[in-house]
Amino acid sequence: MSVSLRDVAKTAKVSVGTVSNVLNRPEIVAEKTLNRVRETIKELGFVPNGFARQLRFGNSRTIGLIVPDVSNPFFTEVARGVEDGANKRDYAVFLCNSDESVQKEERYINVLIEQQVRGVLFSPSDIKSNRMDEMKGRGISVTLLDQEQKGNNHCSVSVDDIYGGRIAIEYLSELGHHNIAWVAGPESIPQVAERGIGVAKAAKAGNVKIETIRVPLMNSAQGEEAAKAILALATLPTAVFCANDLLALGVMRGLMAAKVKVPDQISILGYDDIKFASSAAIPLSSISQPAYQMGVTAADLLLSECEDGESHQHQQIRFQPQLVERESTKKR
Amino acid sequence: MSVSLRDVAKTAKVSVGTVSNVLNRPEIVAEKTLNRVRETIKELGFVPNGFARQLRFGNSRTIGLIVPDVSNPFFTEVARGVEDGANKRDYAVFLCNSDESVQKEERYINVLIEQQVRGVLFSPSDIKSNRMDEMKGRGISVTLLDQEQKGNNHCSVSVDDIYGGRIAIEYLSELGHHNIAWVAGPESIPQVAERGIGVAKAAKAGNVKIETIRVPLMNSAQGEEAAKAILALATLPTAVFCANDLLALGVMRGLMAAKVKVPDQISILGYDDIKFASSAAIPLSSISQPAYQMGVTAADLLLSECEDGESHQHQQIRFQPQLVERESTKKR
DNA sequence: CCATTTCATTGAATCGGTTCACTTCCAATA
DNA sequence: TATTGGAAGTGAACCGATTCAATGAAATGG
Repeated sequence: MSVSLRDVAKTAKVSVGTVSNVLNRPEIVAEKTLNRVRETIKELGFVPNGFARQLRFGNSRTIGLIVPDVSNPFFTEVARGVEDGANKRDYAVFLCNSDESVQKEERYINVLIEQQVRGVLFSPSDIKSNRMDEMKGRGISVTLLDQEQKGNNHCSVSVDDIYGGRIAIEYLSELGHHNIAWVAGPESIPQVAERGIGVAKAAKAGNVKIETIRVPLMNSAQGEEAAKAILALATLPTAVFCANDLLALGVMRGLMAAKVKVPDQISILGYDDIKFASSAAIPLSSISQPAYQMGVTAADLLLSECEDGESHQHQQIRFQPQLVERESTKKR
Repeated sequence: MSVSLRDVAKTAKVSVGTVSNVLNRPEIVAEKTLNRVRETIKELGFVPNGFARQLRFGNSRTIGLIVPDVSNPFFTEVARGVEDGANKRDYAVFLCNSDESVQKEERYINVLIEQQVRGVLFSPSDIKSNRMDEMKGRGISVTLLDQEQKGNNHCSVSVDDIYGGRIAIEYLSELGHHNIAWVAGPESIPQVAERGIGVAKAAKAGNVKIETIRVPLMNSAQGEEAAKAILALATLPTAVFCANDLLALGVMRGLMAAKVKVPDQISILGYDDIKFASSAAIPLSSISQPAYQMGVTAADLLLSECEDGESHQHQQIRFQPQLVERESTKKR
């Protein structure tokens, strides 16, 4: 069915080695032979079989990207960054969506090992360092994404969420808010926990009173629930800081439904700065993470590791989140 | 470095053929041997090398998915569907983001050919049937996504956008709206053009007056521009139908900023029913496309084609969009 | 004119999983 | 006891590109 290197060799009356050389080291082949072989290749429409090459080399030009949820705009942006970063170096990306299920995660890791990817960018829903070390042992480099690596076995690209929580409260405090509701997701999510630490720190330093409202999931429906909880508080806060933008959008809707004026009566601040933050009813102020840039950086880091080999030094890169001021926050 | 089938064979003191049989036809292996080999596999952490198998078979267990924009929630949902559909049959998916650039599209097609994917799901920004036929010639099946295939060379999965446009206007008309603004994207996008045809048809049948407002891009910023244009109309329409939800969200914001009450003064209807439609300031009514289901179906169709071979009959599947009523539309 | 170097080309071995013709072995039947 | 049958297991050959030691041929030098 498909034309093999051997067919080309036979037709051009040279050895298989020569054809291979024409493809990979044309400078060592005599010009006359070179032209003849090249013509034959074109004539027969020969395209080298990637498997055979990769079987020989033991590795491919693909990487895997495992994220907990592609439908979260934050990860979509990260994925775009990874893709562009990988493309620049001529690598292709397998995008795997773990849906926060450890089982799916496991399955994908197996697929990626089977596909002999060169490396994996991993944003684990649960820290499974055993699988990570296993991949390492199989010669597959791993870079942690959106989670800092404590040891020094892998590279990592993450965001300083403690800092993010801190600047959020500092900003609101500067606007004159001293009674703030903190709508937090599950403590088990490391990012949430860190943001909480930043919140607590800044609150202590700035003499701000924090009322924590914890919700089990970080979507907008839970945000509406949180709004009810806020309205039921003994003293109404003048500002709300949410663990992500989806929550913030829900809170906004909940408060507006209860005729609370945003931001006049209550300011709302989100986290992630997703695309839709700016197209909310009241454009949402948010703590922005450089999602795209993180993706590019992670791909770069991973592929450097793949290509440097032994000499590679693991790096932990932390990005600083940034405040993006829109219309949902206001001076008191 | 990595454990091969031969290593397993040696450790378990059986032949390579037996190990292969344990993996692929366990029913012909004696139970005692089966258990021993399986234990050894687990012990050594053996994972078969996909290349070698694929080299032998001549094809892989991967498919490609080329979409114009992963950050569009519609395509994200489609991608999830494709992923799940492919996983069910034990295939992995290469997700490629063409960013509506023909050049990137070409590059990705080359990568997919080199990776010897089994098939490709393609949502082209421009109809490039030559590349599609080329893939076909190389033994790679192609299924068109979100675009109907006119000939009968490939399968396709799409949505009846004419119908979608029609039911949108019919619904608004039933609510008592007879003066409607139609906020359309570029006519060059086939989906937009078809929705427009449906709009025109329904308008004629229902004696509805349509004011078309055309914008160059389909995002929320352009929606705000459209809102200005609507407010500048000689007679204010009582409803607005937008070519997608991002536009609708922008229009909503623009109108609300101008103190227009939604839906009391003007109803707004979107298209796509993206996740964020329900978390808008006023939850957005929208024409819903079964994005996830489309993805699953497309994957199924493609993989049937791959596995049936000669006997395969090309199919053109059209989904019917559906109205989702929320709070942004109201009886007049 | 022979020795040595340079340059071009060759083809068998290799990567690892699958296949299949072949061998063993044991029990059942004649 | 001899024959047959079937189940279980074996291992060389294969897929196709790459590599490298070996070979051959031409060019250079003494």
